[in-house]
Amino acid sequence: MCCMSQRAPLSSAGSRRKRSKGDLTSQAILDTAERLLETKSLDEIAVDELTSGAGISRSTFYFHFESREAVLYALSERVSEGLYESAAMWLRRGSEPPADSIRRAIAATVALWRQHGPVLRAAVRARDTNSMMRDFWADVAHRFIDSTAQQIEIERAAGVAVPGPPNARMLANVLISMNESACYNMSLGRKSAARDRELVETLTSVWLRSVYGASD
Amino acid sequence: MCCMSQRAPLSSAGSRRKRSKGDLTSQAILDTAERLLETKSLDEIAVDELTSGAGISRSTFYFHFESREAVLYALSERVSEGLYESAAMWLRRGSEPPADSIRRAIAATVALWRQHGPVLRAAVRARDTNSMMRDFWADVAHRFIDSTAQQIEIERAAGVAVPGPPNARMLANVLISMNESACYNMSLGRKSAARDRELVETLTSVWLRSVYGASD
DNA sequence: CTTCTGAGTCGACACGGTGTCGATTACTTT
DNA sequence: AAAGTAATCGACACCGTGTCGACTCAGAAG
Repeated sequence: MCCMSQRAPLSSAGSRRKRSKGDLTSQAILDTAERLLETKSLDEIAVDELTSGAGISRSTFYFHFESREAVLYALSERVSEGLYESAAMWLRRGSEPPADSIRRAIAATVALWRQHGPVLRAAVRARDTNSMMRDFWADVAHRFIDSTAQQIEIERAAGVAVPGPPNARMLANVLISMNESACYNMSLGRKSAARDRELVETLTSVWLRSVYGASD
Repeated sequence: MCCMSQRAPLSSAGSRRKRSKGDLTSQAILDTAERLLETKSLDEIAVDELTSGAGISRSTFYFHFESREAVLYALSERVSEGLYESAAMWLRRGSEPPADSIRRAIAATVALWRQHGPVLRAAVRARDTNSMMRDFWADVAHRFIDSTAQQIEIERAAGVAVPGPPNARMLANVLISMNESACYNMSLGRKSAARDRELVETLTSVWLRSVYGASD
């Protein structure tokens, strides 16, 4: 039912030694996948493209991963930690003004999408055909929306944010959706620091006006 | 290069008579496709599912359509007109307050996604693997963003909307992205009039606060 | 009424990708 | 050096695609 990369750890950090050849080829498959995702979608990538890139035969692939999707799952996990970090930036802000912490969090998200756009795009796309990826994103979204909604309610209770409606949870939901789809689209275009900065400013502005009612 | 449903008209309105059998089967394929999209994604649908649903053999499919994607394109065109209508609602508002025209436009969009969610979702998904669909959406997005940005600038010039930054075009872009992805997600869930209404209110609120700075 | 034409249909085929299995080889461990 | 487990491979059966040439059949032309 559940299934993940089936070869549980494949840790790079952690255990000393025991770089047991298998880990090396798993790693090679992952690297090849990440490289290929820069030019093709996941289901345009054939298994033998993954394995020939790693110097092994096609059938050996199935020793390391259950499916193409399992590879994507493993790649996504490498990246998702970064997502959580950037999300945490808004929360637990000190006496810093909201504008700064929100801008920092959004800038971090945009940067992450710039860096791992292909993987994140593939992960998003796989969400509605693959149950493993659906669960993965459901978990990510749950944490994001929960903590954002909670933060909105705190700010409202403190009289800093404008009160509802809209309901805090749904507001959090649409704002996070907005960020995701804006980042998705951004990562499709050619890299441009100026446009990225403008995107960060635009998203920040929408967040500030929607939650606090002010443009800082 | 370009290619569409290859059998150009397949019009239902227009020509009297000449319901030339071929049009009937094309239509049957389209109907079957729309029905199947309610439960599967486009590339999970095999050609013989489409044709057996229409009572013909698999190979006959290729007489009527060039590919599965061409079927989706034909389906999308049936729906896109509705999109344009709802977009036009904000523009050319009379003396009506912005809150009302924006709410009406968003409500129409949400309703359209409720009605044709499966097709629209498939069309969105096909966007980044199929060039025909990419061009189709590029055209839709272009019209939407252009006219929205233009409207924002008009309202700013009139002193009704808060001035930039953010740049009107990019603001339009992220707001429209937000609407699309919110509708996409909404159409995945079970139909609920209450939730739909709440979504409309939330999106409207974000638009109003982002563009006009007020919740009306 | 026949004949011709082309729109519409079909079965057969070659191709390419998937996933599995049993056999084989390469490392470790004692 | 022997034993066992980790990793690899080729072969195979399966499934979906797209193409091709042959067939059918309705309606226009004679």
